[in-house]
Amino acid sequence: MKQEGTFLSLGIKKGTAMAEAPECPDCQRINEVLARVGDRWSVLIVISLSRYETLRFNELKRHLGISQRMLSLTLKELERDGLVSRTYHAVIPPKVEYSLTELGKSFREPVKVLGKWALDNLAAIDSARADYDITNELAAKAG
Amino acid sequence: MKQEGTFLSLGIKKGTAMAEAPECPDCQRINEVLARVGDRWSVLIVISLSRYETLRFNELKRHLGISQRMLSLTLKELERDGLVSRTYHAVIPPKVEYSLTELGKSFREPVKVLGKWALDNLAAIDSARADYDITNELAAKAG
DNA sequence: CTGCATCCAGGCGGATACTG
DNA sequence: CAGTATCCGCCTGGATGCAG
Repeated sequence: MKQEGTFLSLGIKKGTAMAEAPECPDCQRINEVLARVGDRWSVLIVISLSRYETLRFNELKRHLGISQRMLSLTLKELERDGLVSRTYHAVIPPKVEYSLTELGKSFREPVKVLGKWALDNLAAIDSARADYDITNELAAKAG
Repeated sequence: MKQEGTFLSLGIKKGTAMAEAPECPDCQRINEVLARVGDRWSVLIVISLSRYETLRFNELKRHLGISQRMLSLTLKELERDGLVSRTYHAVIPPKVEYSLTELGKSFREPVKVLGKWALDNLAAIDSARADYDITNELAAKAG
């Protein structure tokens, strides 16, 4: 895989708000912030657009393996949030192009950092999981 | 709010796998990777532990406003993934302490970068939303 | 081609009650 | 205190059908 385009996929549940008054006000802020651009498909779309500059609806769809429904919903959200710009060409058949705004482009950097960590540490996590699972299975048998 | 402790909250849906063969193999990787440590509560817990070093079960619970259920589930996952270490003290009443492993600590940096972006651009996103919504409402009235 | 509307399964996540 | 188990609502997200 290419390392130039490193990325990640976050994804906050937009529907679930935090409890009203946790002792960690910062955490509320964090949730609020990333509820905007932190869902699964948003990040993937930004990634794709950052690599291809401009993509049409079905190009994105094929590229990501996303359903029309989620693509449509997510693109609308991204456009609303000012990360993606939508250009409609009144031709037949219709042609709509999506690309990143400046705000959207600025999002690539943090995404890359987090993606790099994720990729770098995937093996460690897998290893830790394997150990944990083995220990657990043994404990289950012994118990 | 404090800017020293900047953070974020990602959150991948663990249950939903991507389509089998999208044209973007990287994206599959990304999903796989962050499905491990990218969910909503995991990040919040890592953030809390990074600031307090060690926290007990109910301390985390109060701090984050998280339910016992999700805290229990998420901590177990984080321990399994090697990000969090659990120390059980056989006293009465029971006492369990959670803290970050080295792997967990390494996760703080990317989290901080993404959190910083989120905080820096929250205003811009809000602004874009407001514009979008106003335009939409006007269009609806005009339509 | 580019969507929107609907239906439906599955998972997230809170509330509650109960155990050690 | 530190969990586990159960119930249940809500949202995500795919599949399908239809419209412009």
